[in-house]
Amino acid sequence: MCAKKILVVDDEQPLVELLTANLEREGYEVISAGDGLTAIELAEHQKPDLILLDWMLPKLDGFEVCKRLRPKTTAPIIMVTAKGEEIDKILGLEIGADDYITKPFSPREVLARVKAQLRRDTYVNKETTGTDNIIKIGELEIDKSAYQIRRAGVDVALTFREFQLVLFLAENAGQVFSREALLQHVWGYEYFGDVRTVDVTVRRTREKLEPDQNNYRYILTKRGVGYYFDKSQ
Amino acid sequence: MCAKKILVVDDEQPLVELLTANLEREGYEVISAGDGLTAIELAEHQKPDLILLDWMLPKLDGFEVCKRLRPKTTAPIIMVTAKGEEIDKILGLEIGADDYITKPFSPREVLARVKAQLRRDTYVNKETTGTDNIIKIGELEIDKSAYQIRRAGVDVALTFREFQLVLFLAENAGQVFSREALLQHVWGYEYFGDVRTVDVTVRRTREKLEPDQNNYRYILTKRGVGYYFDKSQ
DNA sequence: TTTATTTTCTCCAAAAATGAAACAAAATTG
DNA sequence: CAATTTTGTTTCATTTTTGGAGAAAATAAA
Repeated sequence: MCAKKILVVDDEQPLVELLTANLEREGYEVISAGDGLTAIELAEHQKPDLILLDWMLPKLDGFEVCKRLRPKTTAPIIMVTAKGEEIDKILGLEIGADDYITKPFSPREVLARVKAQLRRDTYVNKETTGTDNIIKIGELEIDKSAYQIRRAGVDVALTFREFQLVLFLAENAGQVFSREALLQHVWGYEYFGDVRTVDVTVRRTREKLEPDQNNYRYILTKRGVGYYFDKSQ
Repeated sequence: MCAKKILVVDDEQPLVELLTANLEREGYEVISAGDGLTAIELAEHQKPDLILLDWMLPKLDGFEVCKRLRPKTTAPIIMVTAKGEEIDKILGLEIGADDYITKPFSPREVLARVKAQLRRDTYVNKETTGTDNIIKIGELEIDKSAYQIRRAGVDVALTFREFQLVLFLAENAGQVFSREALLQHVWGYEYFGDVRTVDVTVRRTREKLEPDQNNYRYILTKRGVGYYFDKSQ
């Protein structure tokens, strides 16, 4: 899993520190800005996954910052406000914040809301499986919504990573991928590991997937390059 | 479950965009119209599952659009109005809108109401069809109107959440859902809590529902992904 | 055939996911 | 408003998966 980056915008230094400490303790990467202009700049260049934005800011207030940010980023914005401020406006259409928290707040509450917003973000990706949920290649069926592969109608028990590997290769059948490329696509962009990991996962997958261990049909090796899924299957 | 289609009718382009973005982020399919006539046309041909309709519109105002739409579609209509407009008329018989939202509103609020209406929609449909109120899967009977589950004819005493969980999974049997997705669908849009809550509820449900605690039949785990209802039941 | 390179295999340790249980908070009911 | 039930959180234990290192095997080249 990758560390989500959170931009904290507030002019009160102690508050920023408190939030930073709490967020970092939960494994988030935190960047911060003390005023609106810096916030916009940071948001553009650092591309945070979520923005915690104070309402009262020097130079450019939260309202303005939010309005300018909205067209530039899809990251959820949580406004931090004092009680009594016009909450309906904050969440209103003009601004487009995703949520708000009123001061004083507990760190736990902030964390809960941050988590919930980030969750919502990832949620869509996992489920928009759409119509075409089963890929068929020869006698292989890859069911994307059941995370299940069948060969000749029989379930093949793969782990999550193994499944992802087969899915990726099968969706790009015929194309050879280097180990580095597979690490990128199957493991994720910020994965720093040994390329040998790919070999091991390929072997384990073959063990479960291939009917004939001496004559592989699905995941083939392109010596000196990498692996690919046999298109003719 | 296919993506619900929502028709957004408003003449302010930025507003439409904001709503579209938010709705799509929740997995809905969005179509839009900028005036009343287009709205009616779209509603007829695209058959949306829900209509978000602004009060002030060029060519044909929301009042008229709603009145003409009502006989043609059973989709819930949510009126978008400025504060101070005659709300009782909007919901009244003459127009027949199902709900209303006053400007300015938060995206969250809109999503909440959309969701609520769609939920009621499916509920009403399932009820008016009468017969189909009991889902049978193997020796399991899920009685949606009695909020009651029977296994082999014997009542299983589940709490509301547990019931909702089983119902949702059973209605989408075979499809694996991440904990995040389950929080969204079973707990609701504004739930701020830990994903592990799902684990605990699953465990409690299994305790009551499953006949064999060492060999689950209904709610199964897909390691690394989430939970699903066994299709073969 | 021999050598060098690449791939595969095996084992072990680390990390992650899940399950279970205990506890706390919140909601419901009488 | 007190008691009960439901729901959510946290912690700990267990299981499963994953990653890494090096030996063995296979392949290509000399």
